[in-house]
Amino acid sequence: MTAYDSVDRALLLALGSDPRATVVALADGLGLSRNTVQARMARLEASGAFLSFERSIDPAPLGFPLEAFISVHVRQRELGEVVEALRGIPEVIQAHGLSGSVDLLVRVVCRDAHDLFRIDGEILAVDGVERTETSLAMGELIPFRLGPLLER
Amino acid sequence: MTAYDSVDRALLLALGSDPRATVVALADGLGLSRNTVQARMARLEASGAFLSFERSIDPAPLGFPLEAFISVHVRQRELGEVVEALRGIPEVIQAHGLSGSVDLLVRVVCRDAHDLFRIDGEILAVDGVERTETSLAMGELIPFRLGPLLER
DNA sequence: GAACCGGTTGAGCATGTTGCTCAATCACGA
DNA sequence: TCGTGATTGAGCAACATGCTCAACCGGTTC
Repeated sequence: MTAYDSVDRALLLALGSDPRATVVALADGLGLSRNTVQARMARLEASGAFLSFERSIDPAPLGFPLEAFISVHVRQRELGEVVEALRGIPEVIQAHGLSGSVDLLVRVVCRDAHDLFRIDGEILAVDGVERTETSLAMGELIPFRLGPLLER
Repeated sequence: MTAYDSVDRALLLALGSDPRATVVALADGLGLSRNTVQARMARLEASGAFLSFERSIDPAPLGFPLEAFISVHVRQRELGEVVEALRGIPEVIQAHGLSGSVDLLVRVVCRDAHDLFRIDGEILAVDGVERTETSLAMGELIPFRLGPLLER
């Protein structure tokens, strides 16, 4: 995956403020030709710059208003199996491997506190999991953003 | 923001596997009329179901191959000011308020380990921040997903 | 300097898509 | 039974797409 150049960044920034913009509109707004924008978009898409669209879908209206981060300590050797098991829990919407004292940072959504308790139990029951620490997310105080980096 | 019904979920699922699908193609694939899909999309968009498109852009090609989670302990009273200050750091791409012993979970991207050290320093220097704990992300072992929840 | 290269540009064209409107239909609960 | 809201199929003008082509520009290489 090659690095973005200034044209790519401008394009991504424009897409950020209007994801449904047509190629023509983008070309217009950026002062580029339609052909160029089309070629760039194709290249960005081919290079995998666009991650899954699910990232841009709000989970709350699905009936999961609560979100939590669960730090999971794992027997190192069994990390692979643990991740596979977590993949089987639908409420697990993301998991990062971490350096340091915590092994996995698992992001879950749930219906309510009771539901969270149940999910935490499911994770604890996974073979290879030693301990978990749950923190309820009280809100996304800084929503995911790339703008400031794209603008440099 | 009202809840998704089964048609919304099917639509979002279809969009997940092909975000650039045209309304016609979606209607075709779901066995709905074009009009219905168009109306649903408009409603979803109006209700804010689509979060910022930036969430679906890969930050790595921007020149920030490393990602880290920084747990930030804050003097409670000054949480608002701290968040405002963090907003001023471009490498901070997301921050959640947390219940429990940690106050903020800050997600940052950086160029290398040295860069991470610098950013951590910037966060520590913010008035109201008491302590930070940095964990380097070793990979997104379960990429963000809503599929399993949408399919239920 | 000459030849080459990738990226960009403007043009053109057939085909498909959008945004919009309308009347008809359907399922639902009041 | 009536009313309501969602859905449907149809139609239409305006527009966007995917594609191709020749031309051009700034580099690099020989």
